[in-house]
Amino acid sequence: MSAFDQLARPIQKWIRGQGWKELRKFQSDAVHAVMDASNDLIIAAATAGGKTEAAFLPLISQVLESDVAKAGGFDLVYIGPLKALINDQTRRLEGICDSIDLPVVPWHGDIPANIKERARRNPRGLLLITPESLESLFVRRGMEIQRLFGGTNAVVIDELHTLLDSERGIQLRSLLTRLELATGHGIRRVGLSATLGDMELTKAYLRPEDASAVKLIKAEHSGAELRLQLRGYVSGGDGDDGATTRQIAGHLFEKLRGSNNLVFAGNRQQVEIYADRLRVMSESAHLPQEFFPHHASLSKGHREFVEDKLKSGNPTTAVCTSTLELGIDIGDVTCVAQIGAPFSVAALRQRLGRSGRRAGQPAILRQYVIEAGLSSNSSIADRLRLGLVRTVSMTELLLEGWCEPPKPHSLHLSTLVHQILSIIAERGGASAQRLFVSLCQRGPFRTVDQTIFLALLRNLGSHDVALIEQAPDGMLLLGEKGEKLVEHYSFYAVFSTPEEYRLVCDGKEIGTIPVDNILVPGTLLIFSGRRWQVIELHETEKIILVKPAEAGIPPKFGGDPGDIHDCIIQRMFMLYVDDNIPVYLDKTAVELLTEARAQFEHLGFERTSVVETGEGISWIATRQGSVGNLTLMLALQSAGFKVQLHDGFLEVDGRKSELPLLQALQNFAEGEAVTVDWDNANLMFEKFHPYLSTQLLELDACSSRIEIERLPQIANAILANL
DNA sequence: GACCTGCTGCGGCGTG
Repeated sequence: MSAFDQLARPIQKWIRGQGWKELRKFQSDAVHAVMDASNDLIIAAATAGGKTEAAFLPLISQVLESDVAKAGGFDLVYIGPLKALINDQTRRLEGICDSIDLPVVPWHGDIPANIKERARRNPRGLLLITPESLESLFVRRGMEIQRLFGGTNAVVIDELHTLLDSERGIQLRSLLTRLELATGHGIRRVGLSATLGDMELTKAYLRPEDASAVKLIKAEHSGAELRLQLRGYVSGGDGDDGATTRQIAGHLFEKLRGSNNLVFAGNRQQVEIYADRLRVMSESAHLPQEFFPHHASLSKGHREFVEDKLKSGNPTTAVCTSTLELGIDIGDVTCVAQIGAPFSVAALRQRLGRSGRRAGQPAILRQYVIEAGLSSNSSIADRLRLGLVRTVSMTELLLEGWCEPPKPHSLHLSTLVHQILSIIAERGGASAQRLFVSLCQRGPFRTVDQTIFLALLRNLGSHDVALIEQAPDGMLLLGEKGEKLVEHYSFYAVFSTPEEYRLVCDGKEIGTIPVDNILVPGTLLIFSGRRWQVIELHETEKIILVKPAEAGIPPKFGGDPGDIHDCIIQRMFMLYVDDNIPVYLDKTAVELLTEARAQFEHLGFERTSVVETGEGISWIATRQGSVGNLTLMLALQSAGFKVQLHDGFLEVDGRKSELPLLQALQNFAEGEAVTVDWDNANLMFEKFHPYLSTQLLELDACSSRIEIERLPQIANAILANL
């Protein structure tokens, strides 16, 4: 039977109404997979490739044709990582469900309470919900889970790659297990994504206990043409990047004007700088404004204005951060520009997927890299052109179709604390045994063994922490502090957010900035693509009043250090000793790459991994990504060295250490125990870390950011190449 | 050396 014939009548009618001649190959495959068996599925296809329909046309058909007495509740559940995405998908699915008696219910923080209340009283049809809102249902309506989801056929997880091994992804996977435990039956899982690395690992993430049964449906490559350019720029080298910024802005202005584009500028401060330059250029040329900034600190109103403008058909370029990376509907984009080296190939691929979506149109990626002009006392980091070489490395990996796989070893203890509190709240109390089974044996925390789990429970129940307490019968209950935490609405999200000021002009909020910016009345600011002067500060309300001004500098937004995968660094080292010049480099980029290779050889890294670059100062070519590099750095610091991190290299100052560097490396290679100075290692980076003991924090860090057990291997590899 | 994501229940007030 053809895929079309397998679908329910109303769905066939909808397809004809759309004017589709036929289903795409992967959509037909998905229809067969859903209708013929009950396996979990991963549907991998390009952005806007019709994944939503591929999953929902057959799933809705099944709901319509099932004549089994329903257990009640929502028939299908869709999980989306963004409110905007849920709103988009609600509209699309309402189109399909228009003629059939199946409600489509969006459920997130912006949905009015009365709509949620009505859906809760009469749960049926399609529920579209965020992980956090689902969490809130478990915490506040624990006793109703069976009634709400007892008859649910499948859970569809959109943008699966963002909900994979992030803290948020672990939370969602825990909620899915808890859903199955509470309803007493398995619920089919369907993951949708355009950007997945290792498919076997991804399957194991979707269904840990039965990864081999997860079926993969992949769209063939669209075959769209890819146009690629990497432009190199050399700055003054004395810290004045103004001229280079103007050059890049000038090139963007010339090439992007008149069409729709996305410029990923790297961070919020750079977004403000480039948006300001481009606005000034438009104004002095007496041209209508086409360039607008877009990032998370800007007010919702301003962001929606830019998104609407992109959809409107008038030429618009958004200068943005990763806010415009995910699948919300912003219409067709001609070109994607990337300023500076990105942090992951996955993000680069996701960004590139934003352009060339219309048939016959090429995908266009323009990359801009700035390197410092060299002088006799330039640093090794500048000489090696690390930014340019990393960008080339990542572009090569992108072209080969590689992207970062999930990290399966992490313990995720912060999120485990959250889920322990959530289950206790859901059920009004839980035994240690039940928590361990739900979370560590059947749930996603499978790398947490019984010893660690008990240590964690004891820590949470200790006098200082007091999040939980034990009743005389052994049941674990929320302690006073735990209850307070769980009762507040800020509990539902597992990620933390910094404190911020709100910027207000004439009673209207224009956005937020972190509280660690030093601002006094009179300070001039660039923000939201405009210039402002601070009039008043209200410390307690965290409000800053501003008025328009003629000049200013952008605020600092801060951020976490990046996480670079080993494969990217290994490819960088291959590039240093290769002669091949990639065709997508412009003249300056070719010169910079050639220079980098000459310096690599001149410094001696072709022959040895350790080069002495000054009195007591050495550069080690570790050839490691951030995890390996950080591990070796902490070990060297514990031996009295001062260390600085670079991509694939460490800069080591041995003037204050007792041991010679090579002897220290030899000790590491022989497996000598290392006493890391954990107190100075800043181990609290997740929301529930403040409730963990130093020992548990160490364990958590060693499972994700550091790998102490790999130290001998890292040191040996360096010593083998001297 | 970075980015992003999310959020309930209820009390008080104004309006029809």
